[in-house]
Formats: sequence, C-alpha cells, structure tokens
Amino acid sequence: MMANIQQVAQEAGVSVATVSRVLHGQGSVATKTRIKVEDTIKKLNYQPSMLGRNLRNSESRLLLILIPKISNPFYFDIIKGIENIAISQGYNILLCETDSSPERENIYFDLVRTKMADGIISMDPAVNMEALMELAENHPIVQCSEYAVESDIPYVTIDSEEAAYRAVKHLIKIGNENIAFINSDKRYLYARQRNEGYQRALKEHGLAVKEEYIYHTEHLGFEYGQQAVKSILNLEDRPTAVFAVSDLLAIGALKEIHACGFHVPDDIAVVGFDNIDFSNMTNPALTTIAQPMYKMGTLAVDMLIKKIQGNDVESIILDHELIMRESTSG
Amino acid sequence: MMANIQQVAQEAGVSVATVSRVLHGQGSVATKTRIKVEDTIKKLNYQPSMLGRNLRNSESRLLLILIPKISNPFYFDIIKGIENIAISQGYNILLCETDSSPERENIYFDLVRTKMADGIISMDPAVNMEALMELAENHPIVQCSEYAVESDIPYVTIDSEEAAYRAVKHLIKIGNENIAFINSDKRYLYARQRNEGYQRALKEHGLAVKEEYIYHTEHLGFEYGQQAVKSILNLEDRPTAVFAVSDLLAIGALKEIHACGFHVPDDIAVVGFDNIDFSNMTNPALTTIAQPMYKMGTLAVDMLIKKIQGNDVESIILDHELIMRESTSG
DNA sequence: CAACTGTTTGTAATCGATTACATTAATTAT
DNA sequence: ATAATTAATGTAATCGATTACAAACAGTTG
Repeated sequence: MMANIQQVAQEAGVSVATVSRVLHGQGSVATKTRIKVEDTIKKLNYQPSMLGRNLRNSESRLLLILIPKISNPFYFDIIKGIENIAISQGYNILLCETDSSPERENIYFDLVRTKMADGIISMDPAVNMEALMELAENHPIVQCSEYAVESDIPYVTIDSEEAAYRAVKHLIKIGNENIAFINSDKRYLYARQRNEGYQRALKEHGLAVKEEYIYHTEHLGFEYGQQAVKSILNLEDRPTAVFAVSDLLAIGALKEIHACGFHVPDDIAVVGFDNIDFSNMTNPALTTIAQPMYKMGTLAVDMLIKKIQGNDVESIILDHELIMRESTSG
Repeated sequence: MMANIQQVAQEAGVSVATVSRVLHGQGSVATKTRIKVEDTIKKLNYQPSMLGRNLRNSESRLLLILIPKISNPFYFDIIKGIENIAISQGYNILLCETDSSPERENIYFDLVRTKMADGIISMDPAVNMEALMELAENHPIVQCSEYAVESDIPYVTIDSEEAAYRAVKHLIKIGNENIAFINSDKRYLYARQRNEGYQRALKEHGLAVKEEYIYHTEHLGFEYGQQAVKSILNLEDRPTAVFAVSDLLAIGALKEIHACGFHVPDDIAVVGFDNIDFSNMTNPALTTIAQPMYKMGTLAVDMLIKKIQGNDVESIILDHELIMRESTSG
C-alpha cells in the first residue's frame, strides 16, 4: 500500500531522479513539473523510505547515548539537551542503558559497528575504556560529564575538583569543622577529582583530613547514602556536616540522619551534588552543586555531529554553581 | 576500511551468497568452505551492515516507545522490561519523549511512516488518538498502561478502578471518613476510572462524596501535589486523608502537609499510586498502589513483536497490589 | 557407465533511495 | 538562422545486504 519513489515517478510521468530532486529541492526542476510531482506525492501519500536513503547515504541518522541507568535523574536534562539539538539536525537518539554490564555495552557498540548508529555520546563512568578507545579509532565518539584523561576522545564536562572545593568551603564557612565525605569508587575520575577538592578546602582552612570521615560507596543510589550515614553517625567524633558526591546519596543521607533522630541542618548539614529535580522536593530541600546539564547535552551533540561530518572538535569545560537550600541553612 | 560482504566473498574466493549463508547459518555450506569464510570474516574484521540488511528485509528492527516525560519514574521499570525483551529478540528501542507536544509526536510518527521504526508502544495518555488510530491502520501499534477504549489498538494495563477502590478502602479501614482525592485531568481515561473507584469505596461505606474534596491537577508533577494540598488544607472540614493519583503528586502533598505544620500519618494519611522508587525514600515512606510495571513492559513488546510478525494479539489486564508503608500507619 | 538424487555453490534480481553523467529542450547571443 | 549556453530531465550505477533459481558437483544405484 505504501508507495515508493518508482511509483510516484511513473504516476507523475517523470523519472525517479526528478522525484528525488523535488524531494530535496535541489537541482533544477521546472515549476510545472515540480507541482505535478508534489501533487502525485500527496495523492499517493508517499513518504520516502529511510531505509533506502540511509543505505545510499551510508548513514543511519541515529545517535547512541550511553548511560548507566535510565532512572538516574542526573541525566534527564542532559538527555533533553541532546534530544532537542539532535532532532533539530535531523537525528534521532538511541538511549541505551548499560547497567554497567560489558555484554550490554557490547551490544550497543555493535550498533555503530554495524552502521545502525552514526556515533556515540558516552556518559557511563564505568564504560570499558579500551573498547571505547578502539571504537573511537573508526567511529565518531564524544564523552559527556565523565571522561578519561588518557584518551583523546573529546569531552564536555565541569571542573569537579573546583566544584567539590566550593561545596566544602561553604560548609566550613557556615561553621563546620568536622565534615564527612561520601564519595563513590576511586576508580572513577570524578571521584578522585572531588576528593582533591574536598581535601584542598579542608587544608586551606587548616582542618585535618581524617580518613575515617571519608566513605566510599559502591554505587550512587539512595540506599548507599543511608548506609554511609549509618556508619558515619557511629564515629566517635561525629561530624556536623556531610558532603555527598551525588544528590541521591545525599537524599539517602537525609533520610537516615532523620531516622537516627538527628535534625538537618541543625545537627548535621548536608550538601549534595548535581541538583536533580528531587533535591528540591526533599525535607529539608537539599543544598547542592548544579551542573549546566542541558547545556552539556547540547554541546555534546554539537560536537558529535561535527565529528560525524568529519570535523575536528575541542573538549569543553563548563561552569557550575552552588545552590543553597534548607539543608545547610539553619 | 570497513569491509563489505563483496570483499569478504572475494577474499575467501566464494560468492556473496555463500558468505551470507555462513552469516545466517542457513542453507547448506560445506564445512571446509564455512571455515574459510569464517576465517576471512575475522581477518577482515567484517561486520555486516544493517543498512543493507534492513533495506532488503524492509525492516529497521527499531521500536518506538512513546512517553510523555523521560523523567517520570513511573516508566522506568516498564522501559526496562521493554528493553530487555526487545534486545533478546534483536530489536532496539527508540525512547521518545513527546512532552505532550503534537509536533514532537508527529516527528516520531514519521519515523514509522518512513520505515525508520517497525512499530510503536504508546504510553502517552495525551497522545493524539486520531493520529494514532490512523497510523495503526498501516503500522503495528500497542498501547501500554493508558489506552483508548474506542480504538481497537490492543493494550496492556491494570484495572485502575479497582486499584483506586482498594486504596480508598484502606484509608477508610484505618479510620478515615474525610478523604480528599487529588486526581488528574478528567480527559484521561485512568483519571475517570480512578474517580469511579474512589466513589465506589466511599459509597460502599456509606460516606458522602464531597465535590470540594476532589481536586483536579493539570499535570502529575510534584508542584501540583503541593498546590493541591494547599487548597485542600484550607477547607472547613479538613480531610484526614489524601489519596493521590500518582506518587509524584503524593510526594508533593507530603512536603506541603509538612510545611503547613501537620504530621503524616497522624494528622493526615496519604496514599499514592505507582510505587515509584522514590516513594520508598520519602519521609515518611509512602503507601501506594504497585503496578506490575516490568511485566507490563515485557508483555507490551511481546505483543508488538507479534503484531510486527503479522499475528493478532489480545489485550491484557494485569493485577495490582497495595503497598502499605509509613504514610498510612501511625 | 548412465541416470538419478542430494549437496554445494554461484548468478543475478531485489529492496528504495541518491546522484554522476548523458541527453534533450529551451533560451540567448552572434 | 545558427551556434553557444543554460535549464530540465532521464539513464543507469551505486549503497550492502538477501534469496530464488540455476548450475555444478559428488555420491548412489541399477
């Protein structure tokens, strides 16, 4: 029932080349002919098949977006940014959840190997870097938010060290000296960078870095924040503030602090990281570091599309912002 | 640099047909030949192009998933279910956020019109039903969660009326007589169904249905829950319980009730709907109705793939469950 | 050894577009 | 009026696979 370009050509009494020219508005076509073809297209309700076009053009117009968890609110605005720009440029996105599983990841990598996708925006901190770098030799890839320094795959991100520094400095400024730090696994670059920032702030104010105040979690989920706080509250020298490396951890911390009978921010102040939507919905609302997520997303696609078109691109580091809310203001 | 099937054939000294046979393990190929071809494939690092295959097979192996908002936690598990099954069947999903915008929606519909996608799972309550039904005449479509009764597009969903009935019944059983109802817009089927359930529970227990207890919100977001509670708490006959038609609304309600100086559940009990992850992270944890999301997702893809293969499918109604947590247990 | 059967392989059409190049028609210049 | 130039259209190759059908080959049987 669906017409193809041949049928349109036949019905309009022209060649397929002419139909194609009308379709793309390029090459010269006599006005009379163009109108005739356009009418036929409407009459037959013709829609050009992307399958044919894609094969001929050796492109899929699909971009792979790699994220660890689709439910992680951190990515929402980035994705929105990516999607808006992508669509405006005639691309669509394949949102791929790796679950940090190498097999799943490989299935997705295969999509670009088999030309089903034109490029990748990787946002998975746990990505298999060797595989990604090998893929990057033959396919356009950019990194967003998390990146590997050693690779020369371009990235867009923020200065994590500086952001963590500011968060901790804020806690110090409002009177805290014993500041716990809920970090994620050190194998992630951002974790190491934020640790640097945490330590720099303490040292700059003459405060000791206590190993027992630094807690490493396996994942960034809510429960891990609860667990971390459980152990932190048991310390002899109980901290008066907690800086968590993600809002989800911080929200878990909030819940657990409350469950243990303490009050935020009077007993313990809390700062998160990412400014996810929910950070404003908690009780009390969470002080946090905001990254320009939407912007990051748009820049990342811009870069990727440029790469797909064969251009070189430069990495970008964006600004961040400290959002002060109830969890640090008594 | 990337080899195609011709080059493999030439290098292996066979025809493209033989290479294709080896690739799919069908048709008979002499063992010696198969090994030779397989070696060549490895040697040339050949990966068959999906573009060629898709054109020849007139399929894209892409499924369109239509959701209103990517950030709505309600869809997470459904999507996970869809994705797992899809991948196991050799499909990939295009997760499409409509933002309830008809233009955006039309861009996505075009993807199936232009053969870029093989079918659609629609989960957007605000979908343009005429457009969807017209599309369904020529393309495989199934509805998930929200559906239109008048269409004959198959769906998988739960019994919303019964679920609402049980939620309200629970509130009555623990001693509430004045129960407010935060519903969404009546133009949505589920809103009408849950309203029926709400009223049935009240009537069955000899309680009056008071119009002023029923609040309609424009959207399902957090802020709308806050706003609803603001107006509800101002009522003369202040309710002792609130049933919200989504967890996000309920969580907004929780926050606002607290902000107004009331205590949950002692002053006001709250029940939500959907059992999103966050419903367990709030203070207090939220009583809610759980839908078998993951299952819904898997069934929806199953149905869609069957339709794509040309089979007929039946609609399905699944069971739900009341999850009792702190927001209703004093 | 001829005839027959079954296995293995190759040839070429096909999916639906795009586009370089060739050809024809129309217009302008001389 | 003819040559030169430009505009309009068509022909056919191409992208990279799949697959019906034909052909070649090997093995069996009488």
